Amino acid sequence: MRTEARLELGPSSLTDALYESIRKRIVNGEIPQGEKLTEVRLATEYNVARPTAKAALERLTALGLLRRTAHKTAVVPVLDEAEIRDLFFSRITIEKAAVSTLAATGQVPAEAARAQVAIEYAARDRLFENQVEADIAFHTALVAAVGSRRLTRMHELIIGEVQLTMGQYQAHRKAAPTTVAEEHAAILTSIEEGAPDAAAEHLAYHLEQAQGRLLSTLSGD
Amino acid sequence: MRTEARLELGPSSLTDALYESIRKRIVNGEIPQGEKLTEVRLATEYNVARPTAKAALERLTALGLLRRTAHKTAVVPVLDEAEIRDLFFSRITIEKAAVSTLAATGQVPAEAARAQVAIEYAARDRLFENQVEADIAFHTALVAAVGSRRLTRMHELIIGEVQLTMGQYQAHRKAAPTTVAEEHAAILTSIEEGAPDAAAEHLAYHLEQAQGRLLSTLSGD
DNA sequence: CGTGCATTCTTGTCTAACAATTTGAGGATC
DNA sequence: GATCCTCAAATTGTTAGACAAGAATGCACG
Repeated sequence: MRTEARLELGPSSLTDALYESIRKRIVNGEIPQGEKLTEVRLATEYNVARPTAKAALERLTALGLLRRTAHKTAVVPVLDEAEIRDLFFSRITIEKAAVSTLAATGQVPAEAARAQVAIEYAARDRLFENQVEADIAFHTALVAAVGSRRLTRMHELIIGEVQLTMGQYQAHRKAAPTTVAEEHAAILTSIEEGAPDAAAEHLAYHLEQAQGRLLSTLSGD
Repeated sequence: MRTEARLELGPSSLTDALYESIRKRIVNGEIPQGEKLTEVRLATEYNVARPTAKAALERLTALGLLRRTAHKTAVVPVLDEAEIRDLFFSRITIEKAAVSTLAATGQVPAEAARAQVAIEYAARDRLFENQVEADIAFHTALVAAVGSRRLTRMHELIIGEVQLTMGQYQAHRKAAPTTVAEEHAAILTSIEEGAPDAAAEHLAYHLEQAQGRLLSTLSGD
């Protein structure tokens, strides 16, 4: 691992920048499952003080991207089947509420529509990385469009782990390229038609499919 | 405010103890809405180092019990009507999922039943404080009984703010003493009968009532 | 080969200090 | 007298170094 990693100076806080950098490296799979992250190693690597590294680790732990208990080293978690099921159960709970609410107004969020287009392009060109990214953007946009700060925060608590598993298992490669796009389209259509129950069902189906792909990657490969 | 507050030595970590102590003082209303909490003041008051106080404040901020932005002092938030609606929308989302899941198994969680008994006693004896406490315990027990780590964590993210508003508006005093207990009983009955939709409806009704009491306290008083 | 102890690593907490930012008060100006 | 500006004070962000306490590891010994 290269010493002296660089930090983008975008965020105002140094802790923010460090947090973002590590977060990306984890969800990209650059830091693999089971990897241990000590405070001093990160501090020296990024050339920051240990308390700063500590703060970043604590925030990642709060989002489920790291596990750690008192006096023990933080580690990138390995999600087993039970935990992936739990993750998707929770995710479905949040996103169902989101699409139902959106359907009640009949307004298709513009941001989600944009992400949907990006997914279609990525699927056509077989750009898996982009497809994963746009997929996350799509679901995040749906939740954000509800305009509920707390629903959004709960979703953030979930979506990090989703990215983690996606990046590490690369389950999207198992999906027929256009399947995801079609399932998304069904959700958007139901929202546009003002059908909350249908939207919720399409969403649940879509996420159950995604969960199935992840689990089959996990066991059979 | 008294200097040199005492910390219970139960939790292993000093930060944990500090966090718990401040958290209780906030949800009890001992630290009122709008109160500013500076790092140095807490540090001197509790006789700990500033970084320790900082860590506790950050954890409280993550749970919504404090608001703060970069370089500004933390403040106990004042929830307006829109935010209370958002809070209950999010809360209903989580707890509906919880009771539906429990009803699917037909198992009434023992812990919730215990809390229900405690509420009935408190209502009979008009012990409002105990009633609030037992009410929170009841709802927390329902969610915990699902056994989903992530659902529980999302609920924790919500329930702190619920306690905050309950403690500060004391809305429970508006409820006829036995109303809450009856509404809870309806939820438990539906769970026992294995009726997910009915359980969800009873829960939504119950929480909408609670929200209504809070909002009327907020405007009319 | 297994167990127990000591070393070492890592985290928890503190003290002290400086930098960067926000806040508030006072003064100058209109 | 009101408003804006400037500057000082207060507060947070970050660093460095240090020590204590708990966890992990390896080695010696039975």
